[in-house]
Amino acid sequence: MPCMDYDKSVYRVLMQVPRGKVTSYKLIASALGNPRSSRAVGNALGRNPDPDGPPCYRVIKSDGSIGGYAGGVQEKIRRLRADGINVKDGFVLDLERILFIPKPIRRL
DNA sequence: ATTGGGGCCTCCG
DNA sequence: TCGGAGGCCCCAA
Repeated sequence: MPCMDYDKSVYRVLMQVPRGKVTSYKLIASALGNPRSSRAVGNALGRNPDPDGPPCYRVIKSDGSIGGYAGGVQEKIRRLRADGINVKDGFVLDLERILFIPKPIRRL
């Protein structure tokens, strides 16, 4: 069995993000101690076993575009809008206003 | 908006 | 144990 400690750390950080806000892959990576591991964060989210668990849809790219989603980008956008977030042409609007910066967390 | 180069974590041979 | 490939990325041109 693979070691999923990294994944779990990612999910733990993700749980900090409240409804109506979003964060980025890079910010999560930073909260885990390495700003350069944003891509690995994406991988971890993609492995999320439960779509209704950790709110992966609240994680977007640092330029404000939507990014990927295991359930399909449309579904990601649908969930974001359900949280009251405005999405236009593949970008989240008012990013400065709704961007959440997660608190640094020690990984296991 | 595109593109190329780079770095991080995992899986697989 | 080592090496290569690839992914929900990032950033500078």
